[in-house]
Amino acid sequence: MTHSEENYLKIIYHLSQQTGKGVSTNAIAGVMESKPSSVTDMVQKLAEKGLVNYVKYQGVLLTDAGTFAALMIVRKHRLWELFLVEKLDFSWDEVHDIAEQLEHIKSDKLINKLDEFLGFPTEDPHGDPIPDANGNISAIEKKLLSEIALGKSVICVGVKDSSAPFLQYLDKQQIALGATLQVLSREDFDHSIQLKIKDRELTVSNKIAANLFVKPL
Amino acid sequence: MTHSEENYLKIIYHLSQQTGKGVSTNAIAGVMESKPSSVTDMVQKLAEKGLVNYVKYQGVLLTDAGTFAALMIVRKHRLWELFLVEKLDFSWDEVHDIAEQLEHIKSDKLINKLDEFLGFPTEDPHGDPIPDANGNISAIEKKLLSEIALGKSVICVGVKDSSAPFLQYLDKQQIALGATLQVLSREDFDHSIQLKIKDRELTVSNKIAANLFVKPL
DNA sequence: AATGATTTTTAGTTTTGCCTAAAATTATTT
DNA sequence: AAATAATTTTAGGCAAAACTAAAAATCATT
Repeated sequence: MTHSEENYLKIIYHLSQQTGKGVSTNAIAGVMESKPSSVTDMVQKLAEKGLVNYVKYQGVLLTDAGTFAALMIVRKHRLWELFLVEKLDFSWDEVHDIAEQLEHIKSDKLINKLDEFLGFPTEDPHGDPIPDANGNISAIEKKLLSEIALGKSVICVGVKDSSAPFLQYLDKQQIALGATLQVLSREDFDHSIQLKIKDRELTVSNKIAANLFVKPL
Repeated sequence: MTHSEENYLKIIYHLSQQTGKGVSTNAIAGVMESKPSSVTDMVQKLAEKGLVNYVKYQGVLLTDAGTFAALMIVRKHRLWELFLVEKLDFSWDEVHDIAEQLEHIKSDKLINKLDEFLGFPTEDPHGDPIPDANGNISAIEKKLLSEIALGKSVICVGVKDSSAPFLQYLDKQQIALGATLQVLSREDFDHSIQLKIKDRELTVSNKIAANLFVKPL
């Protein structure tokens, strides 16, 4: 499987997780920063290889084989991200681009040894679950902070957007995974939220709250 | 710089180290397992980029820029090999192919953090020197076992051939880097060598002796 | 120095992955 | 339901990196 094919599978996996249905060539092209016509080419190739089901004009879905391949790429990406943070002392906003490269290294033995070296972790630095060697992935219970009722206390368990600016904002506000938050009030006008974190009060915009995963206490 | 360009630079570097002069397209094609005509194409491209000096029909040599680029690739290859052996518990005959992939990961920060994580090592698992971040590489004093005079004692410091079969042979005979060997005698007919290692006597062929680097005690 | 053998380059092709432009299909709106 | 808009596919092309076959240059040998 080529580098490029792997990227397509990974993106189709993520997009179909989000929407739950067939993925459009347009959507793929958007994420890949390429053109829909290029996507059509590749998708036809993946269909010939039995990695996706594809009906003209109706989007793509991964087959079982395609899903497994995608999960193995996600596994590699997330294990490498954790390695970078845990062992090489990177911060969580720096690891994505490097893991995008490392995820294409081909060696089952390597990734399984890395898994062992890291102590068979179940989550990456952004709180996303790490598939095991058989492709099993555990979905943890999580809601967006923006959906939490007033007064409730929650624990930060992940981020929806893992772009560097958002992660750096969280660092600046000392909102780390595992931190406890209490929702104090919500502004009707802009849906911003006042919350308490470590005896500190903080107001965050709806956009922030809609990108932070939390777990009820 | 592409994956392929990096491979060419690395191979040109190794070949010119061995021979000391201009590298022929044929020699490069041999190592790359490709055709001389393909090499000509790439070499012309590298010359345009200022990475090699190339005169038709007269072979290639790296420029300063090309040498530095090659050294950075060698650095990455050897640091990753050491990582695999030291941290992930690979044996020295398993790491080459994986390091061939890892050496193309592009991130200065990654390789420098890895260097630090490994304690700024100076040699890889095969005894080859690791260039530092500035491209400095220390040549250690070493001779081939086949060139050692009778009676002398030496320490194993590296291998010339680092193919899996040779490394596995050394493992089987318990000849590891750092081991002390004494040359007892040499057979005139086939230049095989009798040696003493850890109170054990052992006969090795000339081919073995000509691929094992040692340092006089 | 000439001839034959070897090496190297050139020229033209293939494959992969992308592109643009145009055609076809599907979706939306009046 | 027709017209318009948006999406998606097809067709044709390009650049990278490889190839084959043929031409050119160099080397080796007499």
